[in-house]
Amino acid sequence: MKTKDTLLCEDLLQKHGYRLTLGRIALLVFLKNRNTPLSASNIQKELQPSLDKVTLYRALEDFSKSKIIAKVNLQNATTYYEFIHADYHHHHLICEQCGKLEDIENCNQINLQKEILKHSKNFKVVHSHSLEFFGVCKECGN
Amino acid sequence: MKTKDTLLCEDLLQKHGYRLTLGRIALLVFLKNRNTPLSASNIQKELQPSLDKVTLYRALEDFSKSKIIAKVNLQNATTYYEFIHADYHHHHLICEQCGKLEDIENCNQINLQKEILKHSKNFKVVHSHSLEFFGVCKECGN
DNA sequence: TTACTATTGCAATACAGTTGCGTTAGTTGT
DNA sequence: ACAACTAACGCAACTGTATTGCAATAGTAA
Repeated sequence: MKTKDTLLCEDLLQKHGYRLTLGRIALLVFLKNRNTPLSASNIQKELQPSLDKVTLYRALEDFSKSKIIAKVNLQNATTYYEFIHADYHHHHLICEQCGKLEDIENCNQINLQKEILKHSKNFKVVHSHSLEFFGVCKECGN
Repeated sequence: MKTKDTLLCEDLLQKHGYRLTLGRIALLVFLKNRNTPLSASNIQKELQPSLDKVTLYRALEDFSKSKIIAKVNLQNATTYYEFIHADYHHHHLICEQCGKLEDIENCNQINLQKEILKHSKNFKVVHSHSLEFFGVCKECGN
């Protein structure tokens, strides 16, 4: 019996023209459930069935181009990946000291992107944006 | 005879407690003049006198912690570094196809960060933020 | 069932960034 | 001007992230 999440992810994959392979379904369900930015190596360690590093990177790149997942940068050398919930646009607040991460729901996405486009001379479309805040959390800042 | 830029950069370095070494002065003047996000390898190729890779990374990390320069992420595996002009807070608009980069002056930095803090349960301070927009430029989008 | 090709896994490689350590060269005090 | 202190430097070696080429595997559609 397939879970609701599995069905939803399969649907998402199909809509974007991907094949329903065990690996990609498991990856997407995993990202959806964890619901936080994860690095490729995080994912590789925890994901079952385990995927080869290369397979994983290729899937992440594909999904990211299809805007099924987002790339998140936390000012270090690693890219993190996060499932995109259509109804939950948010940003991140990262503690410079302990790395704690909090979601922030705030910006009016569409207006912000429209506004940006108005100010631009050379651009035709804005598809997405990435906004992260860096500071100190209450535990660290005492 | 020292240029105005050199004097300004030397002053900046001293204010932050750094020694006035040839390498660090040259690096900072270079970043100030280029005034666009550059990768460590970009910099290493173009900078005179040339710096060892390690020396370069250490200086970039130091300057970045002192908020003399900013780390910029363009959704790839590389970190870019950009001089921070105190009076010119801006963001970037990046073409997904050709990589063209445009500066966008828009956000009210202080208000945006204050606003974010209001919405947060766990954070005490917000020091900085990073905001990039991704889309298609006029040349590519036809 | 067959043909087509997206997806996978392995091996090798490229590239970004880091660590340890002995040396060099700014800076400060005399 | 000189000595003492230590930030900054350069080299070698290394770690970790991400990519490429290619042959094998497994969804999908006819």
